[in-house]
Amino acid sequence: MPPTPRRSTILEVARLAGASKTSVSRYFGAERERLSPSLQTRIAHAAGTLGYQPNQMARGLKGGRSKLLGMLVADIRNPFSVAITHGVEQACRQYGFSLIVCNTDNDPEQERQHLDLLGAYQVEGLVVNASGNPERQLHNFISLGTPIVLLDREVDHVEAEVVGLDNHQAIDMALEHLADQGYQAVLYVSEAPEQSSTRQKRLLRFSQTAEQHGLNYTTSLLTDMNGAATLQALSDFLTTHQRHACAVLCGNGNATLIVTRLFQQLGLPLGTVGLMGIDELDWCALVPPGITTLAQPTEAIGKTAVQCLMHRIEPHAALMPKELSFAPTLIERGSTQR
Amino acid sequence: MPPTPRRSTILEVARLAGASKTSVSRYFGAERERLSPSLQTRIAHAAGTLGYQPNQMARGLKGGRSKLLGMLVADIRNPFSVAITHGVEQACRQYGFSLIVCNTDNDPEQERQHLDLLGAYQVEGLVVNASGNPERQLHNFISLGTPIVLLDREVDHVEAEVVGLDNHQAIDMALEHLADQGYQAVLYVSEAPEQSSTRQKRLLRFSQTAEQHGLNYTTSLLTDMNGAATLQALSDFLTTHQRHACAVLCGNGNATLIVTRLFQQLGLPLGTVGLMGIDELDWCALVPPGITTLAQPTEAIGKTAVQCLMHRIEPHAALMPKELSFAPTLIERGSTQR
DNA sequence: CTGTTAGCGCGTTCAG
DNA sequence: CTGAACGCGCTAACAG
Repeated sequence: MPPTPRRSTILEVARLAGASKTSVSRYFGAERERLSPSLQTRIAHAAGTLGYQPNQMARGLKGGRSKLLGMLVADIRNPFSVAITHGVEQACRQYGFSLIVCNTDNDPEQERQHLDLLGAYQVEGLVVNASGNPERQLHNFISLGTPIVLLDREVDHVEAEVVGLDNHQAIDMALEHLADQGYQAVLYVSEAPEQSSTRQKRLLRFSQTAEQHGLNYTTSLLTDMNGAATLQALSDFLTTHQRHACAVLCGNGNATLIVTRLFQQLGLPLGTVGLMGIDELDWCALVPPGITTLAQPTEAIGKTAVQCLMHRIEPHAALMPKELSFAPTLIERGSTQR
Repeated sequence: MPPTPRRSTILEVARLAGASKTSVSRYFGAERERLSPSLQTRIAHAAGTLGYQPNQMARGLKGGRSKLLGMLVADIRNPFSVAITHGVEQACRQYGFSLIVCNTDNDPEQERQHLDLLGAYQVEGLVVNASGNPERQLHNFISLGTPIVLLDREVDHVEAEVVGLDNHQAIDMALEHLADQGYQAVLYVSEAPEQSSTRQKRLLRFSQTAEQHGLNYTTSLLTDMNGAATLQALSDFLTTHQRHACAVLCGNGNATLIVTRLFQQLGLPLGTVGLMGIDELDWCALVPPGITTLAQPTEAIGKTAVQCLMHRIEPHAALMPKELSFAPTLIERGSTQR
């Protein structure tokens, strides 16, 4: 076998099958039916022996159809993001598209670079879980006719479907549950809200409605990975509300992780001091007596995002999903049992 | 703005800059220096106003260089895989390549399809964390001159670098630690080893060397997600070795998760009955008194895999890594403290 | 230093 | 139902 036996081309298949390029092209395209049975078998055979595979690059060049979708993920190491990515990927496959996943590590610069790349590869649609505010580049895609869907986070001045959790409902459900369980004071812990519309919405909703649930409340922002500032906020909170039944509500999975560590550092008994988090994680059931969470329907969110895109790419293949905003599911565990 | 204002082409830039296609091509290629400063600015300006971006598809078509790497991941929802993927991605970026990540969900059929796809997109290299035994297709890539590197799992009859943990060392370290801590009997819990050379190696090594560490031992394979069979095995094990200090060693992160649940179901006191796992997870520190683990250097593994590939794609850009087999790090916690 | 020419592999006319 | 010819956007020779 030669060192680099070039990938075989459509022409070689055609020759070996005693047919023309066009016929082979049709065979691999959407018009296989229109070829005579005899030709079909000849081509199939030839392609088989040569191990031929149409070159997507060349294909895309001609029709402008890359059959590629791009996805921007702010933090791939977040299990929640992974779960959604998984849904997105499944859906892509289903529609016959491939997916280029780009992780930005919450860095706007990487985000810019990745968007350029995705453009260069002619993706036909974009699922964006933004890190910064790449409105400039997103508009670029839009004006080129490339559909975009926003995942979990909005981007200023970019009009596109936003698929994700119903944040108001989530906060409301959490507050209701905590109130029901008899907690009287709640501390809301969130990661820095600047870069994420979702964090902002949850935080705001919390501040606006905690009172209506008859709860005293405070908020604290996580500044570093250790939550040093929040440790302080937490002790202060507990001191201030000594006479109340206290609980902490975590704005997302990462907050839950950090706060759980804090609880252990302070030796707080889970439940007596309530703990609840948005995002369900593998281990929430494992930390005794179990951490109560609000689970997001991640697969559905991912699938829906792709469906939005497909609806605009191939309107006949997918209809516009009716719901873009999803309700969480309450998973009750011991950490909110007094 | 027109509905689909085609992405501008090299020709348009050339015209607007009053230059030729070639010069523009050179400007965006590796020969920018060789253009006169005046031409450079003209092109830069023209490209800027047109928002021009070279089309990678067309580029790849010509030179056969797609600047794309492919990665096959057996299970993207496994945090360990994610961590490695993250390393791979970072390294790609560093070498100016993009990455198409394909998750196979441990399904050989999906694996086949994804390999075809990656071929169709002309990836220049492949990082493979295999689900099945796609030797046929991998050989195809190899004979086409596309370098391959195997991640964590070997594939029968495919000769390629295998990057991953030093499994023997890992098992030895675990056994040594358990013996040191005074445990006398160890149960090894592994996921089904059929599809994974790594699981086989660990299992085998365990069976072969547990005795040398003066330990009684048994093994159990996880059959379903609940570990029903292992629950039985675990009670049997504890009954049999009532008079011994018992411990369980988990072959990977998922096993640790399941076994931890089992411990809770049985009300086993962590530490009194030892528990240790290969793979470090977010929550291992959180389940009191903390679960002892052997952490893999995931970022390093990912980076090394890419480096192998790059060494064969652009020998001048990367040298062959010296070490392909990595040592784990012992993270000692309460679960192995009697 | 710069422009001209010829394809890369394929899909798509448009005749037969 | 089939085949010949053209061009997608770009880079690699090869002039000048």
